[in-house]
Amino acid sequence: MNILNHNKVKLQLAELIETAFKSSGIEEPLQDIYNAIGFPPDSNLGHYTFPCFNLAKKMKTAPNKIAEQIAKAFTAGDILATVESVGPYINFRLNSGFLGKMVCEEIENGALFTRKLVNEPPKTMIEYSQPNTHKELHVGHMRNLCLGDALIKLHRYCGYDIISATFPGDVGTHVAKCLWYLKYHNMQPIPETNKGAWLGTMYSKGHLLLEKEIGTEKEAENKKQLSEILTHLENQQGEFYDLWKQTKEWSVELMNEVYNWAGVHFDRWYWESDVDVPSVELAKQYYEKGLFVESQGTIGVDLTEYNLGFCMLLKTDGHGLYATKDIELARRKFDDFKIEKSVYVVDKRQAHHFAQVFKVLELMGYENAKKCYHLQYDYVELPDGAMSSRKGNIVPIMSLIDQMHNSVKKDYLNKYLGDWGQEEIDSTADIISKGAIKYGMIKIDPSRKIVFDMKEWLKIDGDSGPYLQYTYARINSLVRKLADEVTAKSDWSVLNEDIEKQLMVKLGEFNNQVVQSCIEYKPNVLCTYLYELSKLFNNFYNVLNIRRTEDEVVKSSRVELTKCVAITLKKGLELLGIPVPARM
RNA sequence: GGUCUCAUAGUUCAAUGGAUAGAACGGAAGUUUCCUAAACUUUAAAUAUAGGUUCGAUUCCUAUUGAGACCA
Repeated sequence: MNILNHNKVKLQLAELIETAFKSSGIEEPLQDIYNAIGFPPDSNLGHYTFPCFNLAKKMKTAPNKIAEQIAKAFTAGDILATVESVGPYINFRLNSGFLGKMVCEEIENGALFTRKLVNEPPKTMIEYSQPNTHKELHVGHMRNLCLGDALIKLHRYCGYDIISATFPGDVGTHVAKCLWYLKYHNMQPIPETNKGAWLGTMYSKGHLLLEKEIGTEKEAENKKQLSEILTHLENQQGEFYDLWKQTKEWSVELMNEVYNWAGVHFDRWYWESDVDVPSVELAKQYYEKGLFVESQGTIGVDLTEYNLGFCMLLKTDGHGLYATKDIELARRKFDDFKIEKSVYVVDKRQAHHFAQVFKVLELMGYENAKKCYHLQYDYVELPDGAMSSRKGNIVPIMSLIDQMHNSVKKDYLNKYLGDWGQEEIDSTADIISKGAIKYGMIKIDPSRKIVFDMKEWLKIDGDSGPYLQYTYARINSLVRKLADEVTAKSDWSVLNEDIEKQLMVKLGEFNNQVVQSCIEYKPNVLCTYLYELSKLFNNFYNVLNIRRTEDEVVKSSRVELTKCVAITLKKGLELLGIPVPARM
């Protein structure tokens, strides 16, 4: 897999530079030139820049000398407006006619968004969203969901054949604790709605009560009851197995509610209960083969020579662990879909776990082990520390969604009451909530933690999803209003204000940013780009009054440029899973 | 104890080894007879410390300090 030279503006510029070099007797590969082209720190210096440091090394000449000399070899023409050397840099300004043709036209006819960006992308599975049933979903799960969904969309845009998968945890001690409390201690009636969230509180209460009763005379009884529950679940029969099946559905309803809100879809649901028993069987087989060894009554693999410690796979009671299940699951993923790469979007606390799992797979002789990749993102915590369902200090996902929805209506949309229908107010609040929450989750580099503060989240200004949505909505209204006023045929070459050219250059960078977001697994890169694009547009909108533009051709062309910004914003937000409102 | 990650304005975040370290919020000062003020403009304010590699380091390496995570 490699990135193609898909940026036509840069490619043509690179060709011009190559020609200029040749005329000065310098042979430099086109690819190196293309890769070296960058942006000046200040747009006053130019649109693109070529630094001469590498060349200086080869030619053993000072870089500013080279820049000065080469700059003279260019002549202004259809493409280039000016070429200047500033110190060791050659700075280029491009003509708007060229930019319009290469960028804006392709945005309007859609060609820019269907270009081939990477060569032979591997068929990839991305696993994300691994919530536990019987616990409540919280804002930490939201980060995983938004990140994973954006990665799926970015990869598909870049031409990858992608399979999205989820791996919910529907077995284990947390389920037993939940059912235990539900059966033996709960006094509340089962609610009619929101059963999933309610079930989560049963788990928290169960866990806390069990902790509290450790060391008391009740401890032995509790252990006995929990053990009975686990036996029912394991044998797939009995009172608690039936209760498990019933309650699991409540959790799945909650998951689906969240997934519907987020607009995500999984091609494949892998349940932990599906791989539980087979994973134990697999471990036993490899124990018999001699690869897995016994240690203090447990069975596992000694990975100390790889600095990974001992990877336990079967406990003394013969039960498997997370690693056991992940080994079986990894195998299934490749078998089920013939994928060439397997990505796990899981928080970085699991780094050691996955390092062990991938190493064990490798030692098992599994070729595909090296095609597995753990995308480690940092988790979401509260201002006063980590969030955990065990402690019961979580911020539930639905609580964030509801509060955001109400806050958006109260602060911004209620002013339209009477003017807009209630339905549009609600649907717009929904769209803006998605913008605020998803953008907020994605705009931070995945490797950095997010400290979640509800008050801060509800303040939606500055670098935020709604800022981008507002920019889009305003363009939409503007274009609608000007539809009848614009009569002249547009012509890109009349757009000679610097801010207009800057916008065109920025638009032309769209695919570069998307590809970078995709291959580095950093959708925040695209967030930053879209934010910068919006800022640039708002500046343009403020400085040049489009409606009052006297020259009809310029006016018409400005409207077209404006449309290009809207199309690009919409497309970019779509890749982040964020919808746009018609007005707001 | 071992392994790993992180450290940038008051706060939250940016910055393919490259030009004068960018934003947002908060602070100060402005812009609505004008296309949506959820906007725009101006302004003060930062690379933890000490070395090293390099023509050039926020970025790479080493040590120190501080924060966090994982493993037993």
